[in-house]
Amino acid sequence: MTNKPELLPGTLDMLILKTLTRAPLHGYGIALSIKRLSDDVLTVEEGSLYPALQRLLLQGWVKADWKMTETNRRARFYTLTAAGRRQFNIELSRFELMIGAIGRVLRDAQEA
Amino acid sequence: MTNKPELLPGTLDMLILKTLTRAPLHGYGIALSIKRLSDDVLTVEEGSLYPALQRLLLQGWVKADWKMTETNRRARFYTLTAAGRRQFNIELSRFELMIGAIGRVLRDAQEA
DNA sequence: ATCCTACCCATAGATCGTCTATGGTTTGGA
DNA sequence: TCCAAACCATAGACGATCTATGGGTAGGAT
Repeated sequence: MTNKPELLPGTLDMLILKTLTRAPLHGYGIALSIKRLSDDVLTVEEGSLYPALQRLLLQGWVKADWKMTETNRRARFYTLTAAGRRQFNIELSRFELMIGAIGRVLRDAQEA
Repeated sequence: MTNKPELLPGTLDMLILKTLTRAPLHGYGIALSIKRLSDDVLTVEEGSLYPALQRLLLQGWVKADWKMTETNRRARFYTLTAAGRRQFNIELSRFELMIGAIGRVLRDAQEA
């Protein structure tokens, strides 16, 4: 029933790239990081996350290596590439442009 | 090629409802209003707009009447219903919650 | 007269991104 | 021995937007 999306569509790639600007991380960790930083408002479902990571890999924006985690498990660590960093900046600019524009529409006062 | 969306997906209904909180308006006028207030950043394609208006009608969030415009043309004027006003507030709250959450992820400083 | 542009409505089909649902493995603690 | 948490991944459904079309009318310009 109460079926609200857990994300704003179109922002997932940006959020993942942003997360990876801090340090390489595996999928599960990326999802956790976004969830925690957003105070549980944003939830990245696994069915959204892994396809997104595949897209980013294909585009060459991240690369992946299997390593061991601190909890002693095998996991794919994703690392941002130079192109990925550029892409993040592009998506961030675009997002801010959009948000600003939406804000102007929402705040629009009654004019004469 | 350079194929960027003209909107943030998921925000169109909110923008339409917001536009109608000011006064009843026809489809063409709604699109123009959003475009102008956003300084041409947001462009509502007709193929997005009219299906959206149908959705809003079906949900009972707007109603429509054929009238003459100031430019002497027949047009369907959409009016916000009480339920539509409530829906706008819901969508606005949700949007602001999301934006705040995304902002926290984006602004996140490197912690120890 | 005729043409052109701005004003208006609407739908079908493609596309894209996210969600639901599913299925699997491994570690470590109860 | 069992279970939860930590991990990966895909298929298919779904929803929203875009592209591409197709129409129609008023009014000014040529």
